[in-house]
Amino acid sequence: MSAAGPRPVSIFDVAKRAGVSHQTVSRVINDAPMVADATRARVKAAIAELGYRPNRSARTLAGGAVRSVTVFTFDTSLYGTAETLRGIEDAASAAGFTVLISVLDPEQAYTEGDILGRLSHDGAPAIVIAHDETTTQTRRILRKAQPGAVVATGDDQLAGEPGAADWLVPLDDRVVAKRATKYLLSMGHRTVHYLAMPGKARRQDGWAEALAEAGIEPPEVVQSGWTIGSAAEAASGLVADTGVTAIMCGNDDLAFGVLHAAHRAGRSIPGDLSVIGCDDSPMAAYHVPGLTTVDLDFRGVGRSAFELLRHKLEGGPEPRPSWRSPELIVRETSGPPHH
Amino acid sequence: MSAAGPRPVSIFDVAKRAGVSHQTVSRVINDAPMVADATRARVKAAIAELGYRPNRSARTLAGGAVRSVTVFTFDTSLYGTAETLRGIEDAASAAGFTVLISVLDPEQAYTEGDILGRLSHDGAPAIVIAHDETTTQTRRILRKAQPGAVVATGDDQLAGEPGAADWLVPLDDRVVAKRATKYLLSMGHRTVHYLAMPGKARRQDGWAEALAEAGIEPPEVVQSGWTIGSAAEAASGLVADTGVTAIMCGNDDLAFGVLHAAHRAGRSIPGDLSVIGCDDSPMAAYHVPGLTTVDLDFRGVGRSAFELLRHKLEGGPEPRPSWRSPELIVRETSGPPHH
DNA sequence: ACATCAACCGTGAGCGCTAACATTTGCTCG
DNA sequence: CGAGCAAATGTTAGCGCTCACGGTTGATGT
Repeated sequence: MSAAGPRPVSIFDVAKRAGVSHQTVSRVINDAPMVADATRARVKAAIAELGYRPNRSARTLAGGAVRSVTVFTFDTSLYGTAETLRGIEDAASAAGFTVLISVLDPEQAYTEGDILGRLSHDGAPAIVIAHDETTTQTRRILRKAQPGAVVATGDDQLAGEPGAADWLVPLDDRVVAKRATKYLLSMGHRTVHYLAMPGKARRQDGWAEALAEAGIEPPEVVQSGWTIGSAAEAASGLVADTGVTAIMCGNDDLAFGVLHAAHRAGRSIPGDLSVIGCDDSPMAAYHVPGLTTVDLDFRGVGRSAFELLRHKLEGGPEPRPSWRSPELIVRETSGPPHH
Repeated sequence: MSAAGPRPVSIFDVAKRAGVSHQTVSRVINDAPMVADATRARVKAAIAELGYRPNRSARTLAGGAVRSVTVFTFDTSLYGTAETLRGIEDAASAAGFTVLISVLDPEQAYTEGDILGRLSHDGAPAIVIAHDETTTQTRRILRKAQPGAVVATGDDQLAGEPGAADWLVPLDDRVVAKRATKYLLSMGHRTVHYLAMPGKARRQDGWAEALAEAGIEPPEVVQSGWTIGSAAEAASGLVADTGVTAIMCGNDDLAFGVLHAAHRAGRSIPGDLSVIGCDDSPMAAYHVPGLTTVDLDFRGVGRSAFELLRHKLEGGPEPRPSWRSPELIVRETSGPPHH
């Protein structure tokens, strides 16, 4: 149907060429023991001469070890998800795994069939990058259907999901946002406003918690879209209000939008207004003024997620967590309030 | 090996349940004709009751129509590639295709075997996002091995690659950079410096061409890495030199780095120095000052690449190109030179 | 009434590979 | 020197699906 040319070389062609059975070839390409060195060499030579490459579909169909991961995410171009994906890729390709991606639309409600149907086959290994409702729901569906072959990044926001340590690589958004908010409060701000990304996210909870612990009634949350532009627009009211002295944003992009709006409104940063982001995207350090934000090691999280998945699949030693913990990075968009 | 539980439901289970042969079920799930409406309904009911989902590996192995694309790219977190990937995804998932990604290391030289071995099977459809040497080489390998199942984005830089229209979705980096450089020249700059991304890219050629046509000897190109930070560092000499009045950058990120360096060096933008980027990434419009750049419709290119691939695979009407053409967007980082 | 022909549906084979088992070979040891 | 055993290799049966056929029906034409 697609490529022309003669039928591609199969395991049998190699076997004939090397004068062995196809099973011996199979053993060689799978690095199985019980093959004499001489035979192994002969088979490898035949493979090289013929340019043989195993067919992955046949392999998975025949029930061999699975060598692919499906990654579920909701937007590959956001900094956080892109970096996590990148971490997964790095680890996966080093381990000889293929990465498949399945992009979910955050606006849409998916049924169990929708999600499972995106897998290449029943029980296919998957990683869910979960930071919003759609992906969290996806994670729940997958874990229910095939608990042994799913891990996720995100935080443990759901009661009734026991033993999370076995399958979750946590990046606790709630704690991160809480810490950032507390920092702002410690600078002397009376309150901190919050610019939220779409969907009910955990960061918002952390912000609210920090205020609650300080005995402050949380001001109304301002909703933004995912883009810088939508943030600039959404924050136009906030920046016009001289009573507002500190804004915490769902992520760095939103913070850049706020900064832009503040600039247009003629407010000085951080004299009139402190702005704080989240993610420490590459731009944060090079923006003028430098954006105060929280460094999140998404790439490390992605890598760890893959390692954990592989551990569940193939056993072996328990991988220990290896991502940097979140760290508040104070730059130039935050400071004590003006008085 | 992975999921526990009973063996997943197969086409035979559905067949038995619906009281038909497995082949009839196959016809139904493939929307083939020659099935009575009543039968079709019965089969669909059985599918729903049993929660049957076809096994993709078995499908491709059995030689059915291929329903996946492998995307080759060299960095999923750069704006241009991320957006192109996004466009491919959008189109692919709308068409029921699975997207696989294969990330290439630009530092590494790949053999034919390396590249072909990343395909799920011989002749698997692929899209190459080619903007550097590694990916261009990958494109060449794939096109040679399986011309009927490969399309690429990038520009037609290689002589001896005939009939490019059949498989290339071009985004002519050379022309884009040339236009931007000419604009800078038209503002009165004596010359334009160039800050380059790693690898020999076409944008640099366009810049050189514009200067050549104006009879200007191109100044030495300054090399940068991919990150904003590396650009800031690489440009430190350039921004310190008051003789430099205009810098064209390989992409927006590099431009942000230059802007940062210029700010630190105390040069005013665009009074002392004009800076121009390329890509129109989301930040460009919201940076202060707004970055002059070229809008490139990567997402549209990705979408078109998929449509073209699908056309090659399944025939049907020739898809017509549907991406916006590049457009220079003048904002606040460019202007006439000071004197 | 009989051939004709569509429309519909079923049967068998095989895609390329691996798991499980069967078989052969080369040794060691009593 | 043959039992006994391990290492090395071969044989068989599928994985779940699609392709290429072959068969069965019922309506149609003459």
